Amino acid sequence: MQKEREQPISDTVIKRLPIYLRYLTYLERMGVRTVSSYQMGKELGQNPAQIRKDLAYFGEFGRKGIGYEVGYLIKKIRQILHLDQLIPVALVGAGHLGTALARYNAFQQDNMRIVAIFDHSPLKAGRDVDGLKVQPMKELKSTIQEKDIRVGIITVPDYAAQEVADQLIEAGVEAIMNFAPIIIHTPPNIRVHHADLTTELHSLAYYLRQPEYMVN
Amino acid sequence: MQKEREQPISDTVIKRLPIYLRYLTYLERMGVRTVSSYQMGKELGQNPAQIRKDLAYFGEFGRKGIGYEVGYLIKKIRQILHLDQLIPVALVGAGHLGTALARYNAFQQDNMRIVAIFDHSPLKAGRDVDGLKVQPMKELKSTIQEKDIRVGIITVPDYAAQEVADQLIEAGVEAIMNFAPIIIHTPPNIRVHHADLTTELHSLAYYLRQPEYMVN
DNA sequence: TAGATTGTTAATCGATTAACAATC
DNA sequence: TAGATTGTTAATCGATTAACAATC
Repeated sequence: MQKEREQPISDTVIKRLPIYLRYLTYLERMGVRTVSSYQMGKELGQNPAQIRKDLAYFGEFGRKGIGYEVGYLIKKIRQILHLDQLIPVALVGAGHLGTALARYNAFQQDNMRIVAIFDHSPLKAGRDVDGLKVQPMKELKSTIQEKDIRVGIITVPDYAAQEVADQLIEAGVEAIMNFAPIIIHTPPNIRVHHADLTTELHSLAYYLRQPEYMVN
Repeated sequence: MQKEREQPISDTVIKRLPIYLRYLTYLERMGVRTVSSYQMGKELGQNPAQIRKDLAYFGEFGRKGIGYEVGYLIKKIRQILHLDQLIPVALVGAGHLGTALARYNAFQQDNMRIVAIFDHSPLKAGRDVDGLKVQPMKELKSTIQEKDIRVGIITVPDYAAQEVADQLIEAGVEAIMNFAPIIIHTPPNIRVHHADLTTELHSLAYYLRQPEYMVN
């Protein structure tokens, strides 16, 4: 399914694959059978050569003169990302953002699914979020092991995030998606992606045109 | 406040500034007066030379042999990012995620503040979200102009996102933070950041170790 | 066939890091 | 002073893009 990997494929490449996948899924829904790197690039704002190169790391998926067969490419990218199997996910922090993600999740029919929700607060434990009972933190380890959960999502406040990460790792997760506004530290074999809503918003401000009276 | 800019500063640099700012704010709260690029790099997982270089694009903020004065550097980065002035923000889409962001917003005491919330659905119009009345879409343009809103946040479903972006731009916003799982297209003078929760999560799956029986 | 489009190499571009003189 | 640490240049590394033979 993948070329023998002498050298690991860069994270920049991996992060683009789900974007391709999403567009391809849209095309499939529209009944489109075939797509060129040029068309994909135009829609996604990317250089066609880059798209071809990204895909070529994993095999020869296209046909010269024709392009890529949409259904086949979807299948291949799913395999590469391991999205061809169900991936059970735990969410920690049943606040507004956590709840939003859990509910959002229900509408997505991809293979990453939140199957357990935890919260520190006794007030929240037992509450139902989208068909899942919020569990107390003390059940975290046992549930993660029973349900074979390998990915954790952190939506707790910043001061609690590192401790939660430690617990998730101790329980056996291999990858963490962190929404808390803090950089968490983990052993090198654990993969962490930071989804930093506030810093993204703050960097936007830089690009605002200054009102006249502000410029000197 | 900024060097004469012959060439624009790269987006990679700009996106790191809010991360520095956040850590510095934390240090200030802890009562720390001075910090070195080495210490910042260690905490944020970055090369100290990179941090020094990033800051040096905008001026000489440090002192040789000493490091950076925390309070002063905070002030400078805020100026660079235009966070020294209040930036009014509009949010479109009062669903779970939008509501979460609006509420989150209230707890943050930075200078980007959501001052208007819009939703397409008549069912949601008039509802109170964290002290703000949800307004119907037909009031979008007038409110944005009255309140001098220059940044928009999109938290509507994918199929509605492009249309909402068009309306925001037509009303006069200069920058958009898009949470809808779709790439939106805008004129070159409009800045768009995509916060792609699902694709980030999907790329995580790639790094999961394969169970033995899956490997061939 | 002629036109289209891939996979891939080479060229370019940009970002990161090492190194060090300047200096607190 | 001696040690620490900046600002900055040069070296390195990695990512993007252009170009084109292969081929459907």
